[in-house]
Amino acid sequence: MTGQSRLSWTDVRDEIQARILDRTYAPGDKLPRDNDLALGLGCARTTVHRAMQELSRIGLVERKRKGGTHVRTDPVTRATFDIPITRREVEQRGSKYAYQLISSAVEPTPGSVMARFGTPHPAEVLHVKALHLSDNRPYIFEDRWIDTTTTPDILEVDLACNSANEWLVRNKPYSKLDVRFFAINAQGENAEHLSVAAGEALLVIERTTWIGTAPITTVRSVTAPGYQLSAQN
Amino acid sequence: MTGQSRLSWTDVRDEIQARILDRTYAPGDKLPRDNDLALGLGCARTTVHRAMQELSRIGLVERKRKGGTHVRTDPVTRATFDIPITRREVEQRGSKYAYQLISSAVEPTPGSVMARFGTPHPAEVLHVKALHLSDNRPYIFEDRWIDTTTTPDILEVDLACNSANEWLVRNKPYSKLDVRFFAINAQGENAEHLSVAAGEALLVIERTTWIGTAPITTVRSVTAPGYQLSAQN
DNA sequence: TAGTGGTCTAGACCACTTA
DNA sequence: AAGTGGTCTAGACCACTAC
Repeated sequence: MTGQSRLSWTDVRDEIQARILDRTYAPGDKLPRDNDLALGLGCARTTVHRAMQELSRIGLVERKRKGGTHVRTDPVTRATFDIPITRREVEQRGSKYAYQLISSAVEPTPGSVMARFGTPHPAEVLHVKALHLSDNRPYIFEDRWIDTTTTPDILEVDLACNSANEWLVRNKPYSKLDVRFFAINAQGENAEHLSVAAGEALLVIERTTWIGTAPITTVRSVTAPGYQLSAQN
Repeated sequence: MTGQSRLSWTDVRDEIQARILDRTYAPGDKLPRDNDLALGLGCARTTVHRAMQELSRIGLVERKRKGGTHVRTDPVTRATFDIPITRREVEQRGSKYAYQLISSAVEPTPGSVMARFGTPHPAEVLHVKALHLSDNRPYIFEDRWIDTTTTPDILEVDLACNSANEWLVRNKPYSKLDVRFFAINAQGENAEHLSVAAGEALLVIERTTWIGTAPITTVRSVTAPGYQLSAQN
């Protein structure tokens, strides 16, 4: 931003991306070798490499040793979503956040949860249902299962005051994550807790986390009508 | 994989991530300086830096000049979704893909589309409706608007044979993307084309792309019941 | 087997930011 | 003002793979 004399790798990334966008390098084309690009741009090969690494990660180009770098012909649309802690999400919009524990009980693991965890072994799990509110209106109904083998501490937590969501996020880092989005029709407890008519279309976010191969928690967050998830890249 | 003697930056990344997961470095903790870590691990500072850059990108740590590196206390759940070309998605599942053009016409830009594009200027747009099928069953109903100022070539394309989706992906790289997910109740043409009962909950993927600030296309993809989007990290 | 990307190192200097 | 991350460079060697 201050008129550097040297090119940073982000500059190089942007320059090459620009050339791809304006078709200087068209889809399928082979790009010059890193070395030649570096020469042409007046920087070190390392710098070009770092830029290329990024373009490759994004999916714009494909790199192969000896094969060189090619502009991808069928770029996938890749979008990164941040799923924040619900309290934050609400508060950042300037709304008032509230949380209600609905139920909490240790139960044997149902088959559906075992399937999500991907473990054949039934374990003791804590089943927690809770409601997140925004400006006193139902916002997200959360149906969560927590593996008490992996996370025995959760049994000591007063879930009436602390959302399991937040406690886990702060205390149980995970190494593997699975996220799914889909739509369901409101019915039964979903409709009841979210105070919507049965049949209403609701977006569901289902998340499961593991540490190593050991399951931590799986949660189904049923959002209020109108809820959107968005990402900008 | 071949028992290198030297540490690669991915090794360093994994090592530090492991330390964070096992609480050697707990949330909120300050990590050693890059230099010290490098010394301890027996590699160059550059290598540690590259690893840290990645952990920072993922959202596991936060770095500040002079402030040092800290383990984030409230990690966001971050998931990257690849939204493939529909044909690919279907074929990769081993199903038969088919495509039907429903309508295609140049129309003045409706307000809703201008809002999505974020442009105050009405432009000429091509309005395309199409249906993607998987094993002869409706899969995705796509309602698309293409800016003919940015993309005049689209008018020459035979959309009865080629899906606008694919043509655009192959021929119109974008520099900016907006993606939204939400749920709607099937009704009207959505219900009709997808052959579902009115009221059924459907997942909608809405995508808008720009090149620079110029809009290219915006598309609302209404998916068949049961459709899921998933990501694993 | 030669060419190309992948990575490391060591040293240097810059830029931000907090103490 | 000093400390810490951010980045560049130049050179070296490695590893994969297309030719």
